[in-house]
Amino acid sequence: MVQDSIQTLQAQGYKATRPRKLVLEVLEESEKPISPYDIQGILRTRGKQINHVTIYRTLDLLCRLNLAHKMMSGGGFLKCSLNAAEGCHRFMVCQDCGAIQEFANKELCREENQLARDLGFHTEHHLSEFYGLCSGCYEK
Amino acid sequence: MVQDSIQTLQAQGYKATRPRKLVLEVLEESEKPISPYDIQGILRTRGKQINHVTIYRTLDLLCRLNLAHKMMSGGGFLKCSLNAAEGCHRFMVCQDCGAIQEFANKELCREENQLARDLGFHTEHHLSEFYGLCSGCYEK
DNA sequence: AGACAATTGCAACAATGTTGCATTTATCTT
DNA sequence: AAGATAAATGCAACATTGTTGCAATTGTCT
Repeated sequence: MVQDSIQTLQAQGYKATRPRKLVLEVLEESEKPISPYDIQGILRTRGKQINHVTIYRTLDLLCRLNLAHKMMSGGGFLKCSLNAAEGCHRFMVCQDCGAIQEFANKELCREENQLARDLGFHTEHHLSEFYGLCSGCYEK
Repeated sequence: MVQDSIQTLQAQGYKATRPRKLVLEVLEESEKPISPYDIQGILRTRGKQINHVTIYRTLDLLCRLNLAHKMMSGGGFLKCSLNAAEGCHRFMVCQDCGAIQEFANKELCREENQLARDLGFHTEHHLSEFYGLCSGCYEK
């Protein structure tokens, strides 16, 4: 998965640098959004020293390429688990345990874009966040 | 419109204070997302001095009540122009001029929630942001 | 008008994000 | 495999944004 992102980077002419690989690894492992400083902290515990400026720049890049997203809730960053399905990403955020799951649906995506089109808006990509309870937390 | 929000506040047991009214007024006037410090700045030019801590707390409250939202892009705050249609808010963000337009669609909203349900997720409310070009900017 | 709980302002602080520039590194060429 | 070169990193300093506890104030209810 990290490998996929690296390839995307290179395909667009960006270099596969050590800091970028490390940031991608950390994002990959986390199922919850994490902040730039969180990422730096995790890497430090592994003896990998990366400047926070670099992390910011890396995250900016990943977001521009739709490989990661900044969440509305909390503001942390999350690696997209699905490779940009028509530029449409949906995240379900459990308000109890904080777990996040991504899903895609092309049909829905087309409908949404069409609706926007009807209002004169030309959509390039879109993001959705659903807030509620995951199955586990709903049981209680 | 500000009046509606004030009523919602009071209906939930919150007080209709001077700072809250002022913040709502500023949000109401702006069609683009604005930051807490922007709001403070605008108020200051009108001779209204409001502490930034208060503005933060007010925005937190408005977001909790779904009267405003923090946008993913840029992180600014925006007053919802539509009164929470089934807890579903859609914003179209023009990547050229920055204009934002909100729209709602109950049918789509139901479909989305159903899809999430199929995955075991119980949605309480959700937010979408569409990025692209508004009709004006698309012409060019 | 007075009481009471909610809200604000203040001060100090903590976290997060940004810029310019010298140094380093990945990739391409030969 | 070594060198050239453009891109990317690290550093330092700074700027902005967000948070906490507590005393003073204010809106609402009686």
